[in-house]
Amino acid sequence: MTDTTIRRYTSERETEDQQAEEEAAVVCPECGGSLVSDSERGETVCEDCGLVVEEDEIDPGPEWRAFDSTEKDKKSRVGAPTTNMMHDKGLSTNIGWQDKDAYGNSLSSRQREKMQRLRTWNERFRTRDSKERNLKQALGEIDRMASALGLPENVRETASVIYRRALDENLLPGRSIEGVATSSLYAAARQAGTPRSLDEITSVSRVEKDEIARTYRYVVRELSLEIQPADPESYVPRFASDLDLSEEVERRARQLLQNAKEQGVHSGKSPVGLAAAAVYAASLLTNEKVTQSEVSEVANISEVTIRNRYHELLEAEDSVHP
DNA sequence: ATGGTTTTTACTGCGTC
DNA sequence: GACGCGGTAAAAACCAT
Repeated sequence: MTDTTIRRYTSERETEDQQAEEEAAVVCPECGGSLVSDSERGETVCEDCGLVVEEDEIDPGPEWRAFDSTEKDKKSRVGAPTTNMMHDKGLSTNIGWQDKDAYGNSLSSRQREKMQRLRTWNERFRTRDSKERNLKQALGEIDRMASALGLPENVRETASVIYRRALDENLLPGRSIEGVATSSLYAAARQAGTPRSLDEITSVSRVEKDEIARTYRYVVRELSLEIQPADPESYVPRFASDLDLSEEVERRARQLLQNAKEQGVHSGKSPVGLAAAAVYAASLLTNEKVTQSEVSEVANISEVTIRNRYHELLEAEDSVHP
């Protein structure tokens, strides 16, 4: 019975409504979507409708309109346009696979061997490089999200360790860096006992909730991380302070939760819901009343759930404390 | 896919300020 | 009359099989 509880709620679910606006400094005049600047192409584009608001800040591509090849050579900037499709934007060295020299002549066998060795080494450096870049970007993201969520240093630390492991075990191919980075952070926060709900995580990530959940499950499984379902108590302080409630309420809420725990009432229920209900119940018991809708607001849980849970909590309390 | 459980949505009725 | 609260039914989401 407790067993199923542990497996349920490896991921939380909550309400959908998020204030996704926070990051968008500017808003699209056309559809109200958020604007994203693409420094690569020198444009500012709306995420939703694709409207290009500003363009040609800097154009990395070749200049157009060359009338003959000499002019083209003069005008074109050095190198091919960069692309995001490759980790190094196509700027690294590539060695052709054909055993031909620059004139198309075949190579001697000695030369062929040499080329083969060069290819091997070049590939090694290139991939090591790619991992490094990958890591840099991911760690940056983790840092950004962690501070947006007010997560402490040690959580970022664990998150990056998890990410590194994922990278080492080649879990990345087929998955986005963002997604894995987000999942790592989610896992780390839970492991550290300062959980953030999936929705909170989603609100600061650039990745969809579904993908985060999916990737999270995958990473946890592949790395066999052992992560217990979140402890409802760990949400209490945050909710309490968001609602400007006293220490007393917080203590009381904890008490209720511990009681419930002993009686196994909380099996299979959402930890967030439990925590929210406990805070609400505690606020009643200590005459520092907050409304259900206020609690549901900060906890991102429906009022109905709060009602159901807090009845159960009080019942459990009564049976011990008549 | 399916089934069982939990959560959410939406609506209604009741009491109070 | 708005607000807080409670309850219910149906829908949706979720997990495990």
